[in-house]
Amino acid sequence: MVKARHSRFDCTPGCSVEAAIGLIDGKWKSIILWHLLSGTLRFNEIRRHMQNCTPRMLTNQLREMEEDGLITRKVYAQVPPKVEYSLSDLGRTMEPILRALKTWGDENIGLYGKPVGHDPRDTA
Amino acid sequence: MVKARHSRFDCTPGCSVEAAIGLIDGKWKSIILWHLLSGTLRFNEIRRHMQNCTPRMLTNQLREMEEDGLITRKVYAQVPPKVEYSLSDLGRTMEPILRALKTWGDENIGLYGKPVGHDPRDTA
DNA sequence: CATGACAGTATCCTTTTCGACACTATGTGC
DNA sequence: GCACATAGTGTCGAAAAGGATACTGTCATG
Repeated sequence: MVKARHSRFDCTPGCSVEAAIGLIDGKWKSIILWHLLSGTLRFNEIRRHMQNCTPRMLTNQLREMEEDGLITRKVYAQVPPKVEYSLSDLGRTMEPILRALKTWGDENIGLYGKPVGHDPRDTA
Repeated sequence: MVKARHSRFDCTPGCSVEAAIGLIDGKWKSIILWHLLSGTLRFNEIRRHMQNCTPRMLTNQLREMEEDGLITRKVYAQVPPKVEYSLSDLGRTMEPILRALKTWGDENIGLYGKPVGHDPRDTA
């Protein structure tokens, strides 16, 4: 999340857009949510989906999303530990956003993270 | 934007989601885009919509989005200067995303930037 | 002559985010 | 008795993002 953006969100009609984004930016959140759309996952299962995310970061992002009520965390009192993450009802309501992002990305983003037509290969 | 996230986006199916977000995070981008949906705006018109955005930040965000091809910048050789910003065709394709975010935000975000049901007034 | 509007720049500084790396506890399998 | 898997935590430091403030040049207006 890019800092606290506003303390209140009644300023202008655009603010709820920003507020919504505020919950899903952060370097890994959108990806985590995306993967959780397909079902419950354990901590290390998520890690394996995102090879270069350190456990510290993953914990961070998961905790923040849990606080925001987007995901739920279920701990099994076992050894070795087992913790399952899944979308909450609220989290599931984000599906349209995630899908819109995915669709747009698939259509408009090249393999290098820039919109097509602005492909760095052109100048590199 | 939260740093360069990946250099390539063919890693996992979730990456295009992240790539798409990468283009619209940054503290003011989503709001700017939202306002531009209603039509072309001049620099200071945008500023007036976002009272606590410094000119430096605004220039920053506008330049980045211009580089990403989301908006176009039209300079009129006049004095006093006149510069108009508007959505590019690519930018306009983001409308579904922006609307999804707006809808979700309106339905789920309280006045304090947290999802409803997690309202800080409960504890404050 | 001073002021204001316009669209920015320049410089400095603080805050936030992210990454590397090491480390925890416990039970199972070898 | 050693390593491995699980789900993390702790500390440190670098990099990036963002904020505050002052400044630019030109023309029109008062």
